[in-house]
Amino acid sequence: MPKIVDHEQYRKELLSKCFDLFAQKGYGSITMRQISQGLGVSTGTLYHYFPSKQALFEQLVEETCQQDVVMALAELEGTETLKESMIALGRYLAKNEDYFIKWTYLWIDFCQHQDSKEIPGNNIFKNSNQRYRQAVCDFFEIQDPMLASFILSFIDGLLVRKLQGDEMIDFTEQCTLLGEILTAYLQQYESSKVANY
Amino acid sequence: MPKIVDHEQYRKELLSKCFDLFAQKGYGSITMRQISQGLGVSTGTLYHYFPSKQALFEQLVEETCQQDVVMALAELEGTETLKESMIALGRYLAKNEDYFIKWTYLWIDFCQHQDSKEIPGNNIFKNSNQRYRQAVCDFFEIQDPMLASFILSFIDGLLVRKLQGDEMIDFTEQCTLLGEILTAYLQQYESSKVANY
Amino acid sequence: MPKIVDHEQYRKELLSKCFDLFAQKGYGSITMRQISQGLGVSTGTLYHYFPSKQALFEQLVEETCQQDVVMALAELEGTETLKESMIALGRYLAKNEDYFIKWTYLWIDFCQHQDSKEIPGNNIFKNSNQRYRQAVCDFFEIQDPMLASFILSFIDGLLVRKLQGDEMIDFTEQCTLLGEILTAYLQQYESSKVANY
Amino acid sequence: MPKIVDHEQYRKELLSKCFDLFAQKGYGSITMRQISQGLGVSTGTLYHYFPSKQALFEQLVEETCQQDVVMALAELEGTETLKESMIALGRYLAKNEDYFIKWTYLWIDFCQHQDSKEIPGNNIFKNSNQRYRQAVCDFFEIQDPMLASFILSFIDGLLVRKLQGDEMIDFTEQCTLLGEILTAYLQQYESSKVANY
DNA sequence: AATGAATGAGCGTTCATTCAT
DNA sequence: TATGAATGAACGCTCATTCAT
Repeated sequence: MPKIVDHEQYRKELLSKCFDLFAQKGYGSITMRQISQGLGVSTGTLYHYFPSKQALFEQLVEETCQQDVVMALAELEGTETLKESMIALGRYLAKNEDYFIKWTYLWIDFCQHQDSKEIPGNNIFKNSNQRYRQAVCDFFEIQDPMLASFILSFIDGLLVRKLQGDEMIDFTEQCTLLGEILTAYLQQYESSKVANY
Repeated sequence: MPKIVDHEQYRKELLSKCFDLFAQKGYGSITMRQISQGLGVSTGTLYHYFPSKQALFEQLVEETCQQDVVMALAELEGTETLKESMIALGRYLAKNEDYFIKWTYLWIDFCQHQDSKEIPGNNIFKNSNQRYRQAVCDFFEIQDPMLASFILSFIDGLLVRKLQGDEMIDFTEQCTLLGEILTAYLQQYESSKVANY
Repeated sequence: MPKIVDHEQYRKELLSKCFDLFAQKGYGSITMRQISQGLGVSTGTLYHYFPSKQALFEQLVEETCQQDVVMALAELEGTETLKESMIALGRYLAKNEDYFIKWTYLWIDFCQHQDSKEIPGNNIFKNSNQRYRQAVCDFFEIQDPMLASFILSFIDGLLVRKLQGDEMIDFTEQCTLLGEILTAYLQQYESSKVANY
Repeated sequence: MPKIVDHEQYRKELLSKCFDLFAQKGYGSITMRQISQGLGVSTGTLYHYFPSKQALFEQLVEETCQQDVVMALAELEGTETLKESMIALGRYLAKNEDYFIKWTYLWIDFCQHQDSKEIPGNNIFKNSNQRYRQAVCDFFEIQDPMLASFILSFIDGLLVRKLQGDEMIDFTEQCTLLGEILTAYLQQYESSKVANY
């Protein structure tokens, strides 16, 4: 086998150590020198594996997003009702609060260093958004994409408010509330459907 | 006698022209030189009126936040039910989509240039958050602070997802959905209360 | 009388408040704005009375130097022998240590903001140096200008070393030592003269 | 393999060219850009070798101080009596007058750009002061630290007065005088000791 | 493949001085 | 006489990227 295998493997190894480095200082604030040092390689080597800071981060997004979804679904499986699922989600968010806030922070930080017109066209972002949306649909057994957007927006909103220093946000509490609200809504929706027939 | 300039008035004049300048490039990316040029003054003059970039932005936050709430409440008044109010909010958000996304973008961008420990202690932010929360409570006639947090988070979440390039978000649609969901929830809550008596 | 009297008087009033302002931050570090604020006038007014920062300081040097000599001679009078005089000087330096160090600091700071070629040609400095030298000759009853230079250099040296952070310098101790040393020298000199005859 | 540059060696090379650059304008007045240009490198490169202007200067102090002491002792060796030593010192100072004045000038200039509380705690300064003091003790065969302080203060004083534009200072003359004075003092001291037995 | 020296435009901020009022 | 708004070049320092080795 050619060396390309080692090259790919080493790239992934480096990538896996990058999350914490980015998380410590943010996308915009950490320098390529600092990343190099954190990885124990030279800047030249870093550029050998990743053509730019932006590309490095985009690869990190893809990798992290995949792992996120897999791990979340693995840990959350086994709930039965929507309410239970939401409570489980709330606990999961609360448990990994630091991680998710950092991740949101990083993601937005990155967006703010791009031309805002280019963001919607970015395939990495499209893919990652799609993956998260699919995971929500699967886990909550929802078909309506609008409802999935609703839930995703709400989760992002919680994270952003916390990030902005709103100390009144409590993930478990808020997700439980979302569970109750959605359950009430869906029950009514169901019964109205029945009533119509 | 000094040059005939009302310091305070001129400061506010400059401030009012700053929003668009910040919005064009973001807090972190725009430079004080660019702001000066945009305002048609020298950097020295800019620093004569605002002691630092951070202070300039904080003053902008305060000013903008006040105006936001006043204008929104003025435009949205006259709705009767929660559903109607939410639909009105959705339309209002959609109509001023660009503005609100930029505002969210700016706010977060600024947060990311601060020490994250200092954000919750920042009085400007505390005040502004409190003002928005109060406006939500007033407009939707809500007393439960958890529910206010729920709505605020959801709105922020919509804006953030849009900001991150999620093209499936439609403000009117999502707010209408929120109206229906909340109405269903509150009705059930009311009837359960009645049932208890 | 014309207004020129008030002008002169006001100038001296301002000048008298300047020493502390300069001493607080140094010649190079304090700004004309800060001086204005400290004096309670506008920068424009300050420039009305003093054509430049340099000129302001030079006038301060002249004024301060005169007062210094008068006050020192007044306080130190009444000693009889050289030894006594030196001990008195040491005490006087130690008592006003902060003041003298600041004054030395200011003087050198100013020199360092001038072209070094222009310093020896500066009349203010020539005059002030001459005044200090004369005071030394008067107080210690010395005629030899070389000896006056010796004493002045030594005093300046003590102040500079202290300024540079040498903590082993003790003004009283060192001046007492200088008194003993000079007495020994002058006695020997006297006796050698006698011996020659 | 990196570019063939011995980091340490090149750093010292750059450092050795820095003295004259600093001496030309003073610590506070010369800019890092000017230093870069004088060295023939970019500002980025300069910062690659020295983390800050202050650090650059401190390294220069250390290097220069070491060389100073070694060279002075080498050139001055071979004197027998204190008088001879002082005359030799005076000649040495006069010969290198410009250099020593600049060096004193630089040192003080640097002190004035530091927080005055931090100067005594600065290890570079402590070490350098200690080195000079030791050299004085060694060369003049003095044990009494007070006497070493006396001589150091006097030398510094000569340099400062010259720096301040006092044209009556003559290094050779003054050092010769110091030699005579100290000899007289020490002889008297010796004879008084003898008298006590 | 791997290194790290080198670049230079650009950052936020400062300040002695000027001048219209 | 007195004001203080206005200037703009220059400060120390940063950092994504390049490239000779």
